[in-house]
Amino acid sequence: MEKNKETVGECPAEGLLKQLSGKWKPQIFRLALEGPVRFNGLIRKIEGSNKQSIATALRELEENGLLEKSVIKLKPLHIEYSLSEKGKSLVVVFQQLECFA
Amino acid sequence: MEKNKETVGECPAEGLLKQLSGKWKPQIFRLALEGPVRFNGLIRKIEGSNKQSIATALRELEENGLLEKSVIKLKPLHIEYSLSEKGKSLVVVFQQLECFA
DNA sequence: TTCCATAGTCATTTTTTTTTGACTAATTGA
DNA sequence: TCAATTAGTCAAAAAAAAATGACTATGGAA
Repeated sequence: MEKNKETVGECPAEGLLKQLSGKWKPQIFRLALEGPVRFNGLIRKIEGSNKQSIATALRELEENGLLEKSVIKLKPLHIEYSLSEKGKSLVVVFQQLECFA
Repeated sequence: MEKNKETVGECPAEGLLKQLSGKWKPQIFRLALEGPVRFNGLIRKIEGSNKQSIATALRELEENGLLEKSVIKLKPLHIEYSLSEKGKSLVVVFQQLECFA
């Protein structure tokens, strides 16, 4: 009789889980649910955080298409990160995660 | 005018995200959805994995109450890890994660 | 013009996570 | 009895993630 040598391929949830995991990403994502977020604002709001980590998290969230970066050319001239369409579609999932926590 | 010095407390989703993150946990959890899993079986099925990592992941999943460990005292005498009630309640969340992936 | 805020980068260090390899110990099958 | 399977542990090494401190560069406000 043949041995069953099946190995498991990918786990679809894994990628998404990875995109939201890391020490600061969940908090950043959650703040982004309430509206556009900014670099220095995040550093102030998220206690214990630091520039480098927030910068890395923002870059990765943007690379993964969860956040969109935009330069606001008005008044005080700054940069905003807001939920992309993909990001918005994750809101329900994120809220469910909160419910079951 | 007072400065707004609010910092953000906890993110409820964060803990749950942490419980499911790590290199091997999503795959283990996914296999556990299909039925009880076993230590050596996981090592065989999950390519690239190793004893220590699987042992650690199983221990943490158990500590977090997602899996339940039980000694099966029959036939070949072995240990099984199966979804706990908490684990089962997460199935919907996990499936949603897969849908949006 | 000087100072503060914004939004970062870069190199290095520290901490955490993951991997490797050696070892244990009971059970089971031939 | 010998060998394989099951289910791990332990210490150490390697790799990845996160933190620190110095630095850059622009825009406003006083």
